[in-house]
Amino acid sequence: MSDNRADSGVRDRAPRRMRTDARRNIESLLEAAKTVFGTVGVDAPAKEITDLAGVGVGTLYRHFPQRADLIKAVIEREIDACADAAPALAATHEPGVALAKWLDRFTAFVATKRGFAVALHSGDPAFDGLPGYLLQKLGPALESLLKAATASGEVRARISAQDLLYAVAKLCAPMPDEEPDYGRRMVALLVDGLRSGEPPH
Amino acid sequence: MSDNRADSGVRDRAPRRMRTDARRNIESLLEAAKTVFGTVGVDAPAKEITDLAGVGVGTLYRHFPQRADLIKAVIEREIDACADAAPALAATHEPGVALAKWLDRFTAFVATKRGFAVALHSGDPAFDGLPGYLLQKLGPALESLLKAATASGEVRARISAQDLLYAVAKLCAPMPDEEPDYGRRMVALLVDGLRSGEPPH
DNA sequence: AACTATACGGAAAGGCTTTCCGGAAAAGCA
DNA sequence: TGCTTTTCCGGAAAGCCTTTCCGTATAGTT
Repeated sequence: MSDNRADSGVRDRAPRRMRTDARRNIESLLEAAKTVFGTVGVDAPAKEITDLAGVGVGTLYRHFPQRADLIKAVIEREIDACADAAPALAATHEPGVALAKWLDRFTAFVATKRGFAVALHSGDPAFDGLPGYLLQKLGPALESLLKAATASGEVRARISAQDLLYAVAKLCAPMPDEEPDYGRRMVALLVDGLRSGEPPH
Repeated sequence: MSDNRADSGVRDRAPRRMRTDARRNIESLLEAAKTVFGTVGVDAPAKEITDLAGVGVGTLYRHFPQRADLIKAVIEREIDACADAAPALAATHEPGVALAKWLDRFTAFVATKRGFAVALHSGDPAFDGLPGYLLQKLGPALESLLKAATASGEVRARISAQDLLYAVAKLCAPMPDEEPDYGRRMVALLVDGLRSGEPPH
């Protein structure tokens, strides 16, 4: 049996509450890492991040024992943000539009965050749980959008949420020297295929 | 023995031929690197490779000044092998079968060689030329197979060789924790779309 | 065989991640 | 509050890898 509580956090249950400065430092580190990864790249030296966060290296490595743990945490956080966007969109747009907008948001995430593609393909076991996490968080989000759009007749689902998620994630992973719109174009092809109407035969 | 130096009117950039031991060592290094990358991964220490090749580190770095250069060379070599497979297949199979078999070969290459995906997404400028190389080498190969299959009426092209190449390369890039056949399945979907007429069975 | 340009090997340099530990600060307790 | 305990911090140092350097060895030439 497993409790159905979201186990997103790594350190939820502790005999004593985490010290506030520790939590604050973790926050600073995640924020700094997100910034540095975005500007310099995921291969940026750790010192760059600790300097920006205003902490020592020791602090970083206490909370994220391996470099990969930091990267993973940053990515998971972005995945969470992506998931959180779904209900908001569903509440403010027609189902079909909400679906399209959310896929756009997801596409932007994958295309922009090169670190995501790097982590996914690095082969480092530390990242093994990432696809699962993505599926677990984003699968239901997409599923509900897809369901709503299907119910309203705007879309006919021909692909599972999981397959769609993976396919988009892969197609949008940035490649050097490719026209900037390639990923978007491919995804558009995929999404067009979902539109109700005649299948492409 | 003929002295083929000093061609009149043409400036020869290579004043002397490369020493045979040098060429032999380069060969050993490429072979060893291919093996080690395949077993340990592309992040394997250089020493592992030089030991297997039976040379010193200095030798490696003379021929491949940066680690990335070695990786690039190994990948280019595999791309070449893939390109070379096309004429052989075309000569021994029906056009449609040849196309399918070659795509299978290409899929295997992308799916098996994790180093390829890593390099492609690393963001290291050293790999910027790789997609171009792939296109240049494999584009014509696929193009001719596609053309032959189209001419024989077995396939109706709906996608350019370039787009197909990239799409397959991306879809097949291995992801952790995904069913081993995911990439193949996605590609099959794509290829079925190319078949003229009704879907099989 | 002698000579010279090339290439070799491995030690050392340089950089980045990760470990370690003495000191500082927060939380718990009277 | 003042004191004790526990947790956390910072940066120096260790460890591992890539990359450089240079004296030595050798293929190719005459």
